[in-house]
Amino acid sequence: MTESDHRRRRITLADIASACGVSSATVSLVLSGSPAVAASTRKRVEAEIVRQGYVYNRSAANLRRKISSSVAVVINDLSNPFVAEFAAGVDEALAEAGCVMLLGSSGESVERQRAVLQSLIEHGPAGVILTPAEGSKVSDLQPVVGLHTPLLLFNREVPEAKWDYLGADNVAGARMATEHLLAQGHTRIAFFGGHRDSSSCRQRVEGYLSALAEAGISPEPRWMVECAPTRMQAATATAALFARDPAPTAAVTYNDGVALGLMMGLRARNITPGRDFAITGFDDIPEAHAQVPALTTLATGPRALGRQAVGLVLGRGNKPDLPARRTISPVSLVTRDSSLTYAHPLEAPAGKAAKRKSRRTGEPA
Amino acid sequence: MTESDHRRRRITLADIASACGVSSATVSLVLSGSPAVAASTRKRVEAEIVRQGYVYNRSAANLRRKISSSVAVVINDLSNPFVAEFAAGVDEALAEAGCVMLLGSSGESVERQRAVLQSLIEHGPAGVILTPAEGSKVSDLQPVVGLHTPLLLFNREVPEAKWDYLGADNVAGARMATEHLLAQGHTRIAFFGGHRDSSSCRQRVEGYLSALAEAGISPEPRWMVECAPTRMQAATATAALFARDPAPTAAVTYNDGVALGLMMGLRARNITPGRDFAITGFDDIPEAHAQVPALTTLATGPRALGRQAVGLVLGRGNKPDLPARRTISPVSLVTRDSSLTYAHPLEAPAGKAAKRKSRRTGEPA
DNA sequence: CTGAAAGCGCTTACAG
DNA sequence: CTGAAAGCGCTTACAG
Repeated sequence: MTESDHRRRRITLADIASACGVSSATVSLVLSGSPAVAASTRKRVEAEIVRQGYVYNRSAANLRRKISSSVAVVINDLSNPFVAEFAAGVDEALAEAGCVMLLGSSGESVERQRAVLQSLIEHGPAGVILTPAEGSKVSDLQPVVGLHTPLLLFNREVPEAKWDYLGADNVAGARMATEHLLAQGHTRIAFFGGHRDSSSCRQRVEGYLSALAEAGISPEPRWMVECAPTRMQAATATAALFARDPAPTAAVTYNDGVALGLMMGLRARNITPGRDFAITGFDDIPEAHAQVPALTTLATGPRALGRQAVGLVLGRGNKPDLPARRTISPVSLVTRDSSLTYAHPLEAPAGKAAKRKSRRTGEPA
Repeated sequence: MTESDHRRRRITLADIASACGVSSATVSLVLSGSPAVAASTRKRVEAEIVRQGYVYNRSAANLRRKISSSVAVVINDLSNPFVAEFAAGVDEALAEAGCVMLLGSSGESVERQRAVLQSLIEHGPAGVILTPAEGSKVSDLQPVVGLHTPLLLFNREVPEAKWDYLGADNVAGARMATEHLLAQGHTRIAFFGGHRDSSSCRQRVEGYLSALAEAGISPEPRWMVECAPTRMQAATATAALFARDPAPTAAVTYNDGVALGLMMGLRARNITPGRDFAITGFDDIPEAHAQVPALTTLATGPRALGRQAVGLVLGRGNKPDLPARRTISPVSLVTRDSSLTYAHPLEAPAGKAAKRKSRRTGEPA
């Protein structure tokens, strides 16, 4: 809330009009490029606009025309590279559509999400793209979003919600990653990172479990290690994988951030990722293929998802009565070094330690 | 540009008023919490507001009151973690101030920056926070920003600009980093990464050169390696450091992203960072202290900078006639493992190779 | 080709 | 305590 008419008052259409000796209607027609304006009038008006440094007040125009030229985007945490890329894609597509982005973040708090949504909605966006905070329910969103603004859920589902949804194919992705590790000979495969509260995590776990089941492997509870989806938390949580022997020899991780954190955690324990332990990520963030070892992961194309989200939410404005749509975007496995180690599933713990030492020094044990 | 009055028309103050049998003025007073409304009236109106799912039209209110409740933020690239953290800080402070963030990105293109700024300005922000695209000139910004919207330049200066500026103390930071490496015994210290086009890079180079000069060292041209400030580009550019012997034994890098890229590039050449080569970064992004080796760097506190930026740009609204202010935020050196190797500046190339091999295997040469 | 007038959804002195 | 009226900066049939 800040006064904006400091310095001399802002220039308006009327100022231009009176300076040119025409009506503001004519100036408006010039601005909208109407052919019904005499060329000479147009010239004069355009010159005056430049001379006075007039800036168009789009809010006023939108009010009058009952249109919107903005889209609200509510995410959890901009510092997640996947989210940042997604936002960049949204930004690109909105710029092309002549729309502006209203950005807010919930920081994974349902209460803050409510406040942010309310504030953004009051600015009259044409639609809202929302990655709901963990634990969001329909009743947290419905009252504040109302019935008049199209809402697109991105990446996380809300139970029983009837809004459009766009997300990556988490189930298939995690299944592909798990099958890939199985094909390398691993049998003790962990699922590492993420929170069960998030639907994307649950879906990835589902894919992981289905691949194990198909291979006739029943996962042990301690192969499932939850942690917040950040590098730091993942590095810290690494210990849990090795609490008891036999430890897993590979892990499907919740996402690349977690995978990189796990790599750090492994190195801190003198376990070389990609050689002593196989890892797959999820998202294919830019660093994934620059890491040593390069990270096997699932490419979801967050930038393209961002663009797609804009299309969905703006398209919804035209057909309000369509039923809610679930759009599942395919993902693809990108195989790199971090998962290409071979497993030694039958080694006894002692033998394994000896073998590991010998691999590390390059001398026979 | 999208129609937003799909489904039945949006509820307005007038709808609530007529449903309650009062005037819209009264409803407005209820919304603003005026004490001049009878408690019973207030109750009725509030109930009706909830019942109809009314949502306040803040744009209309802002138009009438001639105020703004938004701030425009134009950055280059959201996928830079420093930028993402900064944006998160801006977001926090704006939320507290009851303002909304209009976000756009220039992708380092002056032309796109112009279009984005114009679009955002038309929405009437109370101020603009801008990290100018490389090569921006006053004439690229002045016409589109006009004279009525306070502009704050963040992190990069524009020659001869008279706008407020906020940035980290790049000169002092790079000088501290260089002095630290000198204190470890290094004499062949590179400056790695960044583009001379950006003022922040020039300032960091200035600090680096001044520390070298004070130590009586004249830097060789090939110690200066430019590259785009991304991990990938940095990894690729690593080769340039080792093109000729004697190679540098340490590098002050433009920022943490570049430093991490350099680490990858070094590992790819079998040079262990923090042991065979000393590195300092800039920014202290979250991974810096989680990396192996942990990265010595300069903490700039991007989140706090984001908050500070909001204060400066909103504060400017009140005192339009103050001269432009340069705010330089102090930085602090965080010493970690990546820079704690000792230099061997007098080693001949051959001897150095032998020594390096012996250090790596742990056996005498 | 141009202007007068009404109206978008609000707020705010002012009168009662 | 409440309402009528004017006005924020635009747009758009409509008349001329």
